[in-house]
Amino acid sequence: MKRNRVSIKDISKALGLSNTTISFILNGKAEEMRISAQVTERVLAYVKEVGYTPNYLARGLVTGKTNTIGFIVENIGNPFFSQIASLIEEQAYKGGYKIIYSSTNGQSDKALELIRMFRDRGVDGYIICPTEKLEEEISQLKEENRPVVLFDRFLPAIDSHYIGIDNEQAMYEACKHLVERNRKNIALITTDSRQTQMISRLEGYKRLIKERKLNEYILSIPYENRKERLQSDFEDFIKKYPKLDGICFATNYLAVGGLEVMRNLGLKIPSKIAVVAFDDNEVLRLFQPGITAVEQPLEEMAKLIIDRLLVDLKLGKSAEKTIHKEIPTRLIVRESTGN
Amino acid sequence: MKRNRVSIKDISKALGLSNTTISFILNGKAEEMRISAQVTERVLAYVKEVGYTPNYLARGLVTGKTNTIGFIVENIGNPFFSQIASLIEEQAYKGGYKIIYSSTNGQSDKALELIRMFRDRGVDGYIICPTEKLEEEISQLKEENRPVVLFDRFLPAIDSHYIGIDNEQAMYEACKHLVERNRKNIALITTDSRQTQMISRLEGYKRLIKERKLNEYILSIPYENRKERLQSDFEDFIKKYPKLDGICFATNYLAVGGLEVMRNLGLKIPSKIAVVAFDDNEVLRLFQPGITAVEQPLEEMAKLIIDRLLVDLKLGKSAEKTIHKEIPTRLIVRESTGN
DNA sequence: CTGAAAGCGCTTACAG
DNA sequence: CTGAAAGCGCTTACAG
Repeated sequence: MKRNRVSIKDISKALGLSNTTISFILNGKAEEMRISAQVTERVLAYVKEVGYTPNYLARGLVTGKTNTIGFIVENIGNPFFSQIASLIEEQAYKGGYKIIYSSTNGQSDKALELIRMFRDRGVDGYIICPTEKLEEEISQLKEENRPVVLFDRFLPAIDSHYIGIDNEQAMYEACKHLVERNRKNIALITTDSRQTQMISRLEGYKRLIKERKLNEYILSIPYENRKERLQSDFEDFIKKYPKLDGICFATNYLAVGGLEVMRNLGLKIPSKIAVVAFDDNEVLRLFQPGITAVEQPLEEMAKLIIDRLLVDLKLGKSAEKTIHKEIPTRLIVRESTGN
Repeated sequence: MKRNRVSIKDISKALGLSNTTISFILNGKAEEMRISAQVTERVLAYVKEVGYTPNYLARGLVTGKTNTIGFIVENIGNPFFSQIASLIEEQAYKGGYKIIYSSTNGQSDKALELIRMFRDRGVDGYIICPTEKLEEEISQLKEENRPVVLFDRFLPAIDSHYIGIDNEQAMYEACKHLVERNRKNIALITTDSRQTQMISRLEGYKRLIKERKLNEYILSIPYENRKERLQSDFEDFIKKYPKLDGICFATNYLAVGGLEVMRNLGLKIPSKIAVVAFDDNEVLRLFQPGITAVEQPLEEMAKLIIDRLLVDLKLGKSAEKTIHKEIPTRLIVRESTGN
């Protein structure tokens, strides 16, 4: 299987040099080690000729580095995650790193298992969209000086790097936009999750409602069976509150499912109910009418995440000061909020 | 960094046994090697106590196995790829394998680089959505007995496993559906790509057109600058052929972009032009009117891909007989093709 | 300027 | 039933 692969030993034997010399040259330490230009040249030429490539496993065993980043998302099938994955991959690639990814589907036990698996495989750093109950494991990573960046949501109990958006403000502005479009009875459709990003969005909604002295209408859909529950619970909710004239969906799949329900009910958007969604995507853009949405700056997030991780990776450990960055979002106004 | 990790050596020392014994027990070979139940128990208990986990790098170096599968897609940000990725990951996970993925963005040089990088990292098998010019590299993998499964498209010049859909028939039926809805002037919007799946779709279209003695209208959009080109070229195309009453989009992003253009032009679907898209997704389902689409059986594909790969992985090489499987698709009829 | 040697953490013939 | 030893392919003090 790998017998045909050339190793450093083969090269040193063929050229009558030592492994050390070959290794130094291969790692660009020729000058530093003051190896003669001729030798260097001869080795490089031979390496090229036989098409040698290093065995990263062996290198990793010695150096403890694999140039791999473990990337843990909730579900790679969700467009938010797949798009940011695509951008992160691109950025990581530029920095010489590869990505191993896996999805937790929101389950803590799966997440825990993944972190451990990644560790056993010697990934150099972690990008994690955390589930609940990961505090201990992530603290441990930090203690072991393994760089970690959380994104999308964070764990309040522990001090670690976090890149996300300003969820509270984003939702506040989304709802404010509805008020400005003369909506008085604004509902928030959210999940029952205790994740920080969802809580912040809820708070943004509440702040606006309180500030404007409006009535609060909140529907919380359990993550389990979310598809069916969204159908039934949301329909009941709408029927229960016929006065509703504005709706904010707190995350992408709620908007997609909710819009379908609204269409089936024959609710006119925006004349009867104005709609704002969180997390822009093609569905919202092409929906008729186009749906006003909070856009997350994916590219910027991806860049910040990788930059932060690369710095720590170079340091060989997490920076003393953890960063906690909440990027502002942009509200893309479309027809669903009238004019 | 890893000093604090327990190794087999630590265990054998602590327990007064040899590395061999520990290794055998850890690898479930205790019975086979007739190691006493007491010793086994003692070791297992200790391993649990200290929380030992094996170093996969070291294991990989010796065994040549890493339990990792390299997954090469065109672009993980494309919903087709992200969804199948999600399913493949799930299936692979069940079989004890992890996925490393990366995107080629359709570039052969990137694809080549990725395959080599994966090889250097010792992945056990490959799932590849190939670009052009990969024949040599993939043949080489096969020679080295590294299992490979191609998907979505294949390379006619080489004999390797392939899982895909029956593109020719799928497109034939999509167009036939338009004919049955009394459309006479049916266009195909496709890409200039020479990829097998696109060629087959083109052939399916041509077969139908020929069979029904209709006029051929084909617009081919270059992959480069596809967004802009779709806008301009498609608009010109529609204006040039005012008689068009049916359109087939040959792949997902063409449909999404094309529908937007059609909307901006105020073209009525389906009264003026009926539309069929290839590769179903939420955008098509929620578009107004709902867009009739060819659905790819993603779950089935994912399962076939992984099953095939796991068999070969167990064999330690590609099976003698390569399989070339084209799964039938399903046409989901919605309002965009009238009734 | 270059090399001999130890060691990363594991597996596996071989030996008893 | 269990162990000593070699080896996977690399890096890196240490020595000269």
